Amino acid sequence: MDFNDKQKQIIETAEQLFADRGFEGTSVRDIAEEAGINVAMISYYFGSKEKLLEALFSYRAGDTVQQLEGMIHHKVLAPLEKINLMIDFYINKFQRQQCFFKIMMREQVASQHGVTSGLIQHFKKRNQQLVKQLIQEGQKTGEFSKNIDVPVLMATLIGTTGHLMATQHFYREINHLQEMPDEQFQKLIKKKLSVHLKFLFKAILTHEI
Amino acid sequence: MDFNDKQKQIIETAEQLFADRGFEGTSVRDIAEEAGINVAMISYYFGSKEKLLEALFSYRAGDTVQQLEGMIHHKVLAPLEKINLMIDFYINKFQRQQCFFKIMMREQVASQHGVTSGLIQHFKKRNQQLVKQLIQEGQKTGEFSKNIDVPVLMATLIGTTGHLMATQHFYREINHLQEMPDEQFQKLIKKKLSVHLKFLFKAILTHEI
Amino acid sequence: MDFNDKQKQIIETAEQLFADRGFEGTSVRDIAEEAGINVAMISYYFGSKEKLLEALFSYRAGDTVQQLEGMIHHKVLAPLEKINLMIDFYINKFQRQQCFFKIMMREQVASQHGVTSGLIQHFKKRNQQLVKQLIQEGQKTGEFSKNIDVPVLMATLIGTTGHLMATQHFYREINHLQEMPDEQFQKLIKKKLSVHLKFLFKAILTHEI
Amino acid sequence: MDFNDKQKQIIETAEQLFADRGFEGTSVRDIAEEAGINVAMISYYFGSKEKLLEALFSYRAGDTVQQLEGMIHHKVLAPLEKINLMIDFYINKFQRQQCFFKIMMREQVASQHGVTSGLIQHFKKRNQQLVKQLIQEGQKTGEFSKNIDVPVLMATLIGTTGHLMATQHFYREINHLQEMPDEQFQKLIKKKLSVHLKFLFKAILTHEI
DNA sequence: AATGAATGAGAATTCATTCAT
DNA sequence: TATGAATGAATTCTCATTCAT
Repeated sequence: MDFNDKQKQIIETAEQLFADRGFEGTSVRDIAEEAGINVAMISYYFGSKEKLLEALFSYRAGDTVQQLEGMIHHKVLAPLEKINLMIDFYINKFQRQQCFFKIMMREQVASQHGVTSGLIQHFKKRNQQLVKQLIQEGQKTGEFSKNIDVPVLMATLIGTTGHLMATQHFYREINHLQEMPDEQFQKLIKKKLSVHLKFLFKAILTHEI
Repeated sequence: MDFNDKQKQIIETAEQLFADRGFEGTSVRDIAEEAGINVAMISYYFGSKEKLLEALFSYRAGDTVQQLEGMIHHKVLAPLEKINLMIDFYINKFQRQQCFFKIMMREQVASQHGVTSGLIQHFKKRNQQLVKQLIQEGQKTGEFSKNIDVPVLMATLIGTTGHLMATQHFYREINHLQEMPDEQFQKLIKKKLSVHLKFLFKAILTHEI
Repeated sequence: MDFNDKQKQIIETAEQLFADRGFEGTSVRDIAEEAGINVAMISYYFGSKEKLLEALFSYRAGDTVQQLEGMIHHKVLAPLEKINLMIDFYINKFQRQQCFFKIMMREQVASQHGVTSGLIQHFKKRNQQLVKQLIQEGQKTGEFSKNIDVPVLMATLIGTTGHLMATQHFYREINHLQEMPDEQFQKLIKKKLSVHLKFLFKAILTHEI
Repeated sequence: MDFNDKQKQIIETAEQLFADRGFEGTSVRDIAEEAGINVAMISYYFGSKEKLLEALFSYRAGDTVQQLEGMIHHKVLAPLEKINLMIDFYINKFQRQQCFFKIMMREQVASQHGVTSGLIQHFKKRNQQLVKQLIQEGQKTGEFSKNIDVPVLMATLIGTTGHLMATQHFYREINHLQEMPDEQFQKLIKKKLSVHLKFLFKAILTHEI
């Protein structure tokens, strides 16, 4: 999908507000005001508030899985190294697109009737497919154990990352890091998550315990 | 807090709708209709929609931590066994109160200005305190490794459980379990999570890898 | 259908405005203002603007045909006298409910997709059925000619009455009757139409020409 | 008034939509879309939506009366034959310009404040004048009765024709003619009306009853 | 001459809450 | 204690029109 500059501006403003207040908790007036545009422009460019959300999804989630696929398939790496690559890819995505992932987390919790549930479903399926392949590679070489439950594994990656990101203010507080510059804090949290999740994945996949 | 039967009925109806459609996505009319009561009763009993949400939180989250504390302190168990007890306690809570936890997950993602964020914050702090104590016990006896990051650990427990619970329809679909009776499916998912998380916690806490 | 006083007040206000400005040309704000009530009351009582129009139709057109049937069947009259009774009944209805019939005339012209077209259709069918019976009575006794086209006949009655009523301001002007009190003018126009249409009907039905 | 091709195209598209949905029920966007032109062109060419309606009236109603006058005055015919000519002229006009006459019927019902009411008024006056002359001719020769109410007579012609045309779908249905090709149906209805109205006019004008 | 972008005003409707009883 | 009626504010969206090009 191609969006012009004004559309991008609206989408990005909406993203921040949706992340902060939820889709229903954000009015088109709020978005228009924040973006410094006329309310009618949202209908003009996207048709409706719902279609703006869809546009946001296609803007953000567009090629995430493709990127991941490209990254993993075109490198010559041991299976576990590919898994680690994927872990870092996810953490990075999550961190760079925190607003979008907050929205996704919320939408995921909601009932399955919304406009986004189909998109998320599709996205998740392709992603699980890819991870399954990676794991099967490792199982063929004997490096990985049998009986790996991919959805549970991915729930660990996404659930842990999402939860820590979403509650990072709490993490700061409990560790008395309120004064740390955000850039530094993001690096810290990324490192923490990376080490933690790679350790967990290795434990599960290789069962060396 | 004491709630009479009508209040409980309202709270429980609201809980289901909030879980399904979000707080902002649910109108007091929806709640009143679903609960078979008059719209005015919600303002009458709780003052406002926001205060109904607060009431829901105090109704559900009231003594969770106390229950956990009681359960753990009054048993003579090895540190890891206590940790395992806590893991199962959480999974059980989550599973029995899926609606409430869906709401909490959403609210947690939101900005820190809502009425619930204070309550959640408080709840989380007490809980992390408790886990910290449990871990320190294990560290004293030498069973647990040093340098355990409690918030990251808890993010793993809560994030993974929450994510899997929230996306259970997807888990059913990907494993072709759409026809399985819900009771059986809940048992299955609980067992899966229990084994998975206990394994992860042991790996992290004992570092035997 | 039962309507309370407030509902009747809204319906009657809406009727006048719809007659004057058309359905689409009248806003719920206009109605609310004119009726001296809050805008939200219209949604509250009727659900929507469209349903208000439906309510108006069931309020006005409810038992028109029934009244006519009762009136005609329970009298012992010659066929032509029954026809004359019907003509006067229509003229009277039209005159007493000018606003409503203006709305009906407009809706009748519109495409057949609106909410009212079904109601009008139904109303027209029952009515034509009744007239057909009356005419067949006259045909059995030999008083009326064969080959009477009922829809064309009714188009003459309704079309002529409707047109003259709708353009009565023009009739006043062309006959220099602008100063005549409305009551008197209505009587005049009613008499004119009555004589005119009875003459036409007699001519067509008895073919004495 | 002179209209270029594009203007004519817009006018004719607007005519169809106004006839179907009413003036207020049609948006300039609808017209633009249907006509395959830019929304701004309507304002550009006509100034406003209202002025487009005025343009439509001057486009259609322009020389109708002149045509009728020319037709009647330049023929040497008996008064009743001239009347019959006029009846057919009207039926033909109505049938060939159904959309336009639907609009006129609606506008005629409306309050006398619209942009079109003046135009319609003017048109009607000239027309009644002409008919009056025709009738006076007949009265002078003794062929026509005295005391003919011209507006009532014209209401019969216009009201009956308009009503039958506007409800032709109903006429088809009641006579089980849904499958008849439109061309054939239009001929049928024209013939029916012609015979019917000529009979009625003769009856009234010559009073041979 | 023609148009895509933009807009303020107004549309219908829903909202949480209050009021009178 | 409980509620049907009522309402002002806010919701999303559409409207006819204008502007810059």
